[in-house]
Amino acid sequence: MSDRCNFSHWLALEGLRATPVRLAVLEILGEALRALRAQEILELIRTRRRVNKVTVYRILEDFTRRGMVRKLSLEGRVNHFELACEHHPPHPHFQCQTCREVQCLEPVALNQMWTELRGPVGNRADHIDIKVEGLCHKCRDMA
Amino acid sequence: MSDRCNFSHWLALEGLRATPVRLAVLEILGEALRALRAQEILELIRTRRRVNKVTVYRILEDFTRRGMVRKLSLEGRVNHFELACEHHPPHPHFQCQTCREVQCLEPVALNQMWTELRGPVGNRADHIDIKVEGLCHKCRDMA
DNA sequence: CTCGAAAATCAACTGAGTTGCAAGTATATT
DNA sequence: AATATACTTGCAACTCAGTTGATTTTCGAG
Ligand SMILES: [Mn+2]
Ligand SMILES: [Mn+2]
Ligand SMILES: [Zn+2]
Ligand SMILES: [Zn+2]
Repeated sequence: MSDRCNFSHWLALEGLRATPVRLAVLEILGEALRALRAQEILELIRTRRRVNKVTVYRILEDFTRRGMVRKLSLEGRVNHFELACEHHPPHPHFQCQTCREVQCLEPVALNQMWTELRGPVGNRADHIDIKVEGLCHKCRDMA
Repeated sequence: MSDRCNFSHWLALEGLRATPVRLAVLEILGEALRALRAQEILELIRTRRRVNKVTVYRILEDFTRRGMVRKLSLEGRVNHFELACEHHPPHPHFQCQTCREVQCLEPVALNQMWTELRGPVGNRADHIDIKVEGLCHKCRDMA
């Protein structure tokens, strides 16, 4: 996906050491074609090395706070994560009601909606999450 | 909010008995000016009567399945609920990053975006959730 | 090499939501 | 009314993604 990102350099810019676990998290998210759950990331890292889940959770939380990663609250209890590098601008997501799989959709222009979405005067709107729910083509074929 | 809803009648239409707990859930959601967490609903019911949390969770889950209530996954782990009666069409929500409070926004027209949001051909899009994150006017005044 | 800070680990915890089953209550049948 | 049946509620124990705090390991500066 984002072959153009130099993760070590990115970490340095953030003042973070390029540790193996941090790099693994970024590489896995960079290769993913969809947003991943923390547990999926953990399991993928474990195919290469021994890691504690707390380490991965803390790294994901830290990356999210720094804006390097986006945390998606698509359904209760399980968060999904995706890279928030310059090559992955924010975009809507599709989630299938049957298999719960998540797809990334193309970015959409919100120009005219943006003003309506601010809500009561005085609110500062920082970003907009769009989630589409339905039945994915795979589950549709099965039915 | 939805004084025009006859909850007993609505339950009858769904083939459900108008039990005190079901009515309490609907009345509380009907009076609410924002989406409520399950725990808030539980506490509000408990100001009137003794209830077990499982009962409330089961009722909320059932109402959600029937489309009488919308479950919002605004942030991990805690769901918010709101009435999905004819007087409350779907609409976007605003959540403050500081106080985590949720506001209901006015419905927006998605006509032109709807087609873009279907994703890969074959997907069936059923509904769209829009969440705006930012800083609410109250938290803004404090800073 | 030495030492302090950053990073990773471990075990124990949290808490929203769930499960299975027993007990209670309304409704239909006789 | 009495009984059978289905629906509803309660209770206790559980799940599991995520968190916390304390301890150990690793790394880089001096
Ligand atoms: Mn995405
Ligand atoms: Mn709302
Ligand atoms: Zn699917
Ligand atoms: Zn606020």
